[in-house]
Amino acid sequence: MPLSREKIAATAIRLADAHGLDGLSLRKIAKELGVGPMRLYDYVINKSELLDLMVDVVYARIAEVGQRSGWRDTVLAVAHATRAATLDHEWFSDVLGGRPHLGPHALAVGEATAAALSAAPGVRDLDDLQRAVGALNAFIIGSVRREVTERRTARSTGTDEAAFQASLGPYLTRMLKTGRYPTVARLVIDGAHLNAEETFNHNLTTILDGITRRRPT
Amino acid sequence: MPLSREKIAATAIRLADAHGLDGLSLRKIAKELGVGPMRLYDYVINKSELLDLMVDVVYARIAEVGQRSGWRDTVLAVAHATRAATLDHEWFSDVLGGRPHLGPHALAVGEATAAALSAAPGVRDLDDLQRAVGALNAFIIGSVRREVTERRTARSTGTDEAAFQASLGPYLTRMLKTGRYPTVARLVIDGAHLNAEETFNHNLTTILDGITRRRPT
DNA sequence: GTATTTGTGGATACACCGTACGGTAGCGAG
DNA sequence: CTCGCTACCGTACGGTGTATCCACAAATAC
Repeated sequence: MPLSREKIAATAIRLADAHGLDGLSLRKIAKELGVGPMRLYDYVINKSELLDLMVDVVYARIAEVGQRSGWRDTVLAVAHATRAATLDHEWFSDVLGGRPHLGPHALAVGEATAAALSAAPGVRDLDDLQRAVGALNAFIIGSVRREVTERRTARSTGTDEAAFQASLGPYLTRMLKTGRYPTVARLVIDGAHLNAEETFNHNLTTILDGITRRRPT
Repeated sequence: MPLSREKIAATAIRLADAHGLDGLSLRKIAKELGVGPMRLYDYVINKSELLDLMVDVVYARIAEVGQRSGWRDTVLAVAHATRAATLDHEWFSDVLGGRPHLGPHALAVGEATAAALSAAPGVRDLDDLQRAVGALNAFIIGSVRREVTERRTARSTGTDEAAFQASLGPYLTRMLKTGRYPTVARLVIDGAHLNAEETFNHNLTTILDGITRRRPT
């Protein structure tokens, strides 16, 4: 079977899922495809263009959720789809917000959320819409990024608290024992039990409530 | 004058400010300091540890704002300091949320915001506090990241709209002309005039209002 | 004063990266 | 048959982070 942009992007995504974005190289992709490294440059200008390709494949999955009945359901669906896709492809979080997303599917989800938000109460003109889109996207990007980071450190240190105390503990517990960070200490020590998805949902509705509430100009 | 972690971090920050994180290499730092590349490994274990060092230097600047009178003033001050520091050191946005911030100064600003938020109305228990901190940080991370990205593309394409139309235009305008993204098109075409700081401020107060509003459990 | 140890800075080397470049083999047109 | 063209391919270059070895100087032991 011949090479194609889609095939290259697909195996690149597979490799990135397995070994992260740092462990991804054109040489490994080419080897996985059974061709020389330079073959890829017949289909892709740059490594960064390949990245854009991979990103838009993920956005295609997000765009699949399509339109829902109400504006709020649509926004919620897109947000949750974004979170789910990012948790499936953790490298996506490394790129979220770090480059302009201009692929066709990225534009499609941008259009879907913008159109939905423009129908939200409290969004009266284009300026309101721009702010609302900005706030929502900022929250999604930051949330998902944080969750992936937490998951990574949890994986690298080991899930159980004993291994955690053994790896990050020596430094972190020493820091927290200084008493200079009492609130952070309380948060770290007995604040880890919260469900991630529930937290995401909770904060998401908080944001949406804030957006829809009419404010004085 | 002898080498030191501080000196290495300082010149690394200077180079990263000038040429970005991708253009930063241990060899260049060493050359800038007039030593061999391997000398740096006497002061730093990894390149990633050096990055952590640089990050905490920036957090030190953020932590300088110190405590304000009310919880809201404190949160606003920290948020604006974070934004200002990131705009001064754009590479900081590439790292924001992408790794755990455990340096002493990072913990200090974490403590400051957490302590302030714990005094906010509507934050009743530790779970509320954790969610509030998460929402606020997510917003700040996402906002600042987006702003830096926009600034970068604006710089690479040229500020004026003619150059923009010439570089990204051929693709983007063709995409927008398809009519599949009407809302995005409206946002792009005449939505660029909004002031970034004002938008940040506006959305920040929106988030804080959402947090402080008491909700049913 | 000489010998030995110790530590500090430097150079070299390795594996890997993205990608520029030159060559070669197949193939349709004249 | 020959010629030009296109599609593939291997090699090579300049760069990266980092491990290892080595020379030399300072300090210590006798």
